[in-house]
Amino acid sequence: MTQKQASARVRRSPEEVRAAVHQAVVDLLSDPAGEDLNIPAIAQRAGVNHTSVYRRWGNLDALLADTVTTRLERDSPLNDTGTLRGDLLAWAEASVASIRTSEGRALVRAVVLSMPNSAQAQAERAQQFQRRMHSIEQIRRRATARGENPPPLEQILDQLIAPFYIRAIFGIDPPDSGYPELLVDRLLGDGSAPGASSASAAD
Amino acid sequence: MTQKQASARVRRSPEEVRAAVHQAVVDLLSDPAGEDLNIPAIAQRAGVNHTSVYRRWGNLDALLADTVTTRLERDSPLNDTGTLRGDLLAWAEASVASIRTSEGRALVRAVVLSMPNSAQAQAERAQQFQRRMHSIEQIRRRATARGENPPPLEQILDQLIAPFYIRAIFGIDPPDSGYPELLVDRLLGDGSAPGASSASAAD
DNA sequence: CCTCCGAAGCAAATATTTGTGCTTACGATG
DNA sequence: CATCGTAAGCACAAATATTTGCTTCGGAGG
Repeated sequence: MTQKQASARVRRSPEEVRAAVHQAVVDLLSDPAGEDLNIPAIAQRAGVNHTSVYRRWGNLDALLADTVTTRLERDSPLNDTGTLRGDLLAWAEASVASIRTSEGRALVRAVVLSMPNSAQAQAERAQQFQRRMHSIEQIRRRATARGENPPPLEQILDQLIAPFYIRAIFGIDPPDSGYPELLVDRLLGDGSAPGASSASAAD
Repeated sequence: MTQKQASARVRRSPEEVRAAVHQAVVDLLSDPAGEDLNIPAIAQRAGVNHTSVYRRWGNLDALLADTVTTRLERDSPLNDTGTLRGDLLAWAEASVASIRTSEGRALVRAVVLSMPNSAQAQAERAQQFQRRMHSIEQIRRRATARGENPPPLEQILDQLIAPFYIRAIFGIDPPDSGYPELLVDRLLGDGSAPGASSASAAD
């Protein structure tokens, strides 16, 4: 005994490794200790050999992007509430709840951190960002199908998504109560949407 | 000769070094090539020995924070236009113009990148962020002194600053024309401020 | 049950980043 | 004009991150 303990080397399946590494990324990002994020640290926390991480993802940006994509897809359940306001409210409430957790904020931070500087990649990222907002677009589409007149995507970006992101990034807590309603209210009551009653659709 | 060429070693003054390093940070951040930002690269680009950078700033976060603070202070001229709307519009126009340049976007990115993950530092950063918004607070104060009723800071954050930041971060270009007016219009016309005529102050 | 392929683990080499001791230039002060 | 403190530059050392060659496990297909 004491010689090799070959049995101690437990090898995990690719899926397990992937999940463990993703979790380690989120853990480290949301760790209050605030060490800087790098591949050896991630691998160690995941209990995975660092070479496995290098070989699979290549660099930190790719790993972050993969983590973010996977998690966000996993955590975006689309409820159809029957009205535009209800859908937006559900979205806003889920988002606000998310950024109240350190893990949720970490994910948003990871989105930003994984964005490279290059002009070309920046353009690609802008597209990816739009793609990531497909839940919002679906809400708009459903509303249009119902005869409602949803605000344009850019307005939703400015009035609903932007406040959510900036608070996540800078760690500014949203107001305690009524914040989702406030944002949705502003969005619908102000500009191009006939907020009050949903019936006055154009024909 | 040919032995040492001691004369080739030009030493620059601390001020020059500081400026050169700051410029190198911004250059690298906005470089379309998109290499990753680190101290050796910055030092090389600035034509400065990397030890000078390590000794003066210690780490990348501190350097980024210093660069951002210096540049933002340098580039925030406060015009007093005489009205709340005018002041906000001037601020928004300057900001939008800024994020149309790659250097301006780089600065915003640097703000985010220099933010450490730790919970404690996160709280500090939130404060620093507020401090950095003192130009907005001054605008509010002047408006109050005039008898105008400016929106609360949080609302300005959500409706004016957040859209500006998110577009800078994700590289989403603002609409070609009228964007500053649009944002200010929404901000003043909608919520707690009696937008149309400035006279109906509470007493 | 055997063989083969893909991926994880290990160890060691390489590259890169970070830190240190010392020297030297510049400017301030007397 | 001499001297003294500060900060930049250089060379080298230490720490850390990245890459590579090889071995070994586990599952898929025969």
